[in-house]
Amino acid sequence: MKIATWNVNSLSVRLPQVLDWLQAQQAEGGVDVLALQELKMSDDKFPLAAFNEAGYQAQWFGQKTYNGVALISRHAGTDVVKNIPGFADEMSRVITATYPDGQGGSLRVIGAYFPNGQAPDSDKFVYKMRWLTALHDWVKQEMATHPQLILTGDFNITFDDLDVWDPVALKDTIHCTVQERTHLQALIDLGLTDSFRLFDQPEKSYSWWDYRDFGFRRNRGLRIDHVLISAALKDRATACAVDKVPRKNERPSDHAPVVLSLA
DNA sequence: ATGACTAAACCTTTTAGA
Repeated sequence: MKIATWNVNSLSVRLPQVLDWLQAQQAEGGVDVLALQELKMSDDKFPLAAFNEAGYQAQWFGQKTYNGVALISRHAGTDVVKNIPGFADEMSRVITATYPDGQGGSLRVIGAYFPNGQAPDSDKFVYKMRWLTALHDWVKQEMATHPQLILTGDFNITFDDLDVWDPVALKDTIHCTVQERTHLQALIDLGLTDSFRLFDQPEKSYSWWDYRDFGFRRNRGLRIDHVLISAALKDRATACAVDKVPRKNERPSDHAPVVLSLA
């Protein structure tokens, strides 16, 4: 089965591309769960009918103009939770649901749009740090009851220099600071694995490229979209890859999908 | 160049993204 994440930067604009992409994946077995970020639409605008017609179920948590997340799936998600319980937040950033794991068990999927943080000296960075602490507690709680768990989405954090097109110029800038990476490591320390690095990857693999200055053509990007898996899923992982094809579309999102394959 | 490009809204200008 396949689990994917994609920051679409407006689902209104990108809906045809998402449907096309899901259709294209059918040739290789199809995507079971697709986590979307930056819907940029209120709940009443969510295009449920279009996904249903394509054969998919959906759970969503929208917000006008900014943020917004969804889980698109073959089977209906259950035990849906929106945002982080106990953490008051104006923004719609997290959606969690349970799915069949294809082997008679269940798979808990947390789809998240991590705060950008803007700059290390900004109020938004302070919020990012608070949000990361709250997320850590939520993931820890969920892992206690769901051995097969996936934390995926737009993390807005790079792991290390390998994830950065110019690590010297971008040292200590947003997405690359020690503080952000310490929080990311804390999530790993809960018992999660960066599935992407379980496999050989092309050099300079990224999941986001700036729209400006031919960022994609020059491969000036960052790897900030991740699929983290719990220990119970590690042996089932057979591949993880960035799919750069949709980034070559006309009017693309600035992010590309990342796809995890499980046996 | 606190720029470049894209999207949304309070829309010919600002805010945010990363």
